[in-house]
Amino acid sequence: MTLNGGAPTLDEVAKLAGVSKATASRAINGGSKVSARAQTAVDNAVRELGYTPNAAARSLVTRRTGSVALIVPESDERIFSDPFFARMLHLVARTLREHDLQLVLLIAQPGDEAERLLRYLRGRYVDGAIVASHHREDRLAEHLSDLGLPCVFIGRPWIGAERVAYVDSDNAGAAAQAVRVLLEGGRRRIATIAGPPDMRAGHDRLRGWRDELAAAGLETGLVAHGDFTEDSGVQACAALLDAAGPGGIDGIFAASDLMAQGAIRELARRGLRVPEDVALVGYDDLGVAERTDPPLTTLRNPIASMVVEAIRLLTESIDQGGGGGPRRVVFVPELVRRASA
Amino acid sequence: MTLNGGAPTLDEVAKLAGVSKATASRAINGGSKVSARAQTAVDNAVRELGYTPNAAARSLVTRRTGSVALIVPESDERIFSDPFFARMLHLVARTLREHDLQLVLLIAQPGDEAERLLRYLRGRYVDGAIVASHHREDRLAEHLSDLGLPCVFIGRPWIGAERVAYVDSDNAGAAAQAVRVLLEGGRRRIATIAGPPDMRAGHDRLRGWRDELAAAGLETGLVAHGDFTEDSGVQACAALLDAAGPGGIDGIFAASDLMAQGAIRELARRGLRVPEDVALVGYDDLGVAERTDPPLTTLRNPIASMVVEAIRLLTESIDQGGGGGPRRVVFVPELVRRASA
DNA sequence: CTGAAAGCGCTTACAG
DNA sequence: CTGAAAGCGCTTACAG
Repeated sequence: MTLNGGAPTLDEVAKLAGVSKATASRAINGGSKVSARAQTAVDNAVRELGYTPNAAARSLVTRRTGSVALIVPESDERIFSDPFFARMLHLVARTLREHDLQLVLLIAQPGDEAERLLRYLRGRYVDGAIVASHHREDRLAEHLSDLGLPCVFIGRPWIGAERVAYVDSDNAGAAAQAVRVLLEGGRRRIATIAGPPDMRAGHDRLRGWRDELAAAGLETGLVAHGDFTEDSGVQACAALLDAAGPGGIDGIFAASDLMAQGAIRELARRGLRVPEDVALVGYDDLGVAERTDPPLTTLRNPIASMVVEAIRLLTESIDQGGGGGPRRVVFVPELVRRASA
Repeated sequence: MTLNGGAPTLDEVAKLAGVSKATASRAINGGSKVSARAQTAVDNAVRELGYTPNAAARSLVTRRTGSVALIVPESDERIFSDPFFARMLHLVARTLREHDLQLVLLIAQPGDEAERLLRYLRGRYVDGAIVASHHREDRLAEHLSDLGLPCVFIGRPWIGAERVAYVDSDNAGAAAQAVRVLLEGGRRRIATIAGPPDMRAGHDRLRGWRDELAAAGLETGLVAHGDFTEDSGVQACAALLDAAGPGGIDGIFAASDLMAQGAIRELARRGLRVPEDVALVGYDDLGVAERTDPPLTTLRNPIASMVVEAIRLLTESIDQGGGGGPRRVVFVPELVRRASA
């Protein structure tokens, strides 16, 4: 057991290979300007010793860590079981791996004013950050912009959007499209089960629904809020039905497929048929939409495109040292027609 | 913009505070043996400059990174939406934070023979690792043991368990208890919806069910496998019912609440009542068990205890430099009686 | 309590 | 193509 905990060092590799540390280092990184003979000697020494470069020492001089942070808000623990988040986490991990980058998961605490988070980021543990779905009052965009750390938001931030790069999807436009599907189906009493108003997706989808209905000269008061979960969809649907009054409801746009699924359950419980009595359009298309009964007409959330693009923008920014100003890309969700509307 | 990318350095702090780097360093870390005067001067300089120590430089000498890896198997992307995993991830993140440790999420690729993973770990990016639910053929325990990196497995590893520390829960014992509940309720034709046989929890719960039934002199052939999801529970339950033959089935032990929920759906579809016609015991108690209709009698998975204990063992091992041999702790799941059995 | 100095393990001009 | 040397930004004996 040597001083460094037993891990072999570049010096030992160089010695065993009979070359200098400089040559050993070059052979290990890319191998440009290294003779075949030296390369082989170093390769063998590396293998024999089981050598791996010390990350701290390396990044102290290269100013690269090979790691990228994914920042998610704490909010509540259900975040991880939310299908949207689960999918995104998986996609981020996979895409990062293709870029040979390591994922560091950072959970933003609402309490500590992001101090802890910023300290970590300032310490240069990571080369850049991806920020996923944050809440209305977050000032993360400003803080990250001040920091000068390359970062890309997934979902346009509420505050400071002009100072950072982001990818987003056209939530409002997609919601409007959902309403048009309902209208074309002859529906006139169209309600919505909206998401949390302090989240971008919740807010923008509600806005799209309202604007489109208003443009058609129809009532825009049939709103109930959920939190994207199935249970909340049941509650919201019940509230809507109870409050609808004489005219009733003949169409619903739910801001998530999970909430739409809850709505189906509540409608069934009351003996209402989908789509005959109430037509239903969901949002996300991450798997559940095809398994409900009836299968959901929905808007496909372009998560994969957003994640891939976000990471492309991020690596670009990392490689260029952050020049060129923040970039934006907005994807358009695709309508998927099934049986519910 | 200075050479180091604009980030202030300890040298600048020291200069501004009018002290040496050594004193500045001491003031920043704990502050023992530092005069009140020097401490204040350094504190002010740190604040004025917005200084945060460079992580790489610091860990190069301290040999600590302040980060811990959570290693999860890739398997399939649904892993993140699995309630057990979501809960565990959340608990790990929270508990680590209490220890002032940062979570680095590592997703083990089945393809690359763990080479990539081991390279990362060997690079000393992290001080230790927590390994969550891995598959039968993984040789991770041996590899990590060879590495000498402090680590704790959550769930006893299939291979190399004698070489590493782990926490586990008594899955077999809990399954046996589930069977006893069914037996005490007068059930004699007891089936099981088992989990994946290549996962610890799946394997051990099946074993507990079988042993207890065998001890009672009853049939142990009524087995169908699922993957812990609700849909798979529906399928498995249907298969069981179809295959049961003349005697039928009057009790089911499902290895997850989600699969139990699927079973309830399938039983209802066939007009069978729970618990009157078929008594049902689930496993996990992570939320869904109280929301099914009827609410599930189940075994409470002691995830929180396991995570807390795993991190305690890990930090102990990190602090002691790995002396003392691997430790083990096994928790006993608690029976939660509700209406389904 | 304080500072000068060594050293953590690497990479990278620089000169050859 | 190769090696000696400097330096990345910190911490920590050591001597005072």
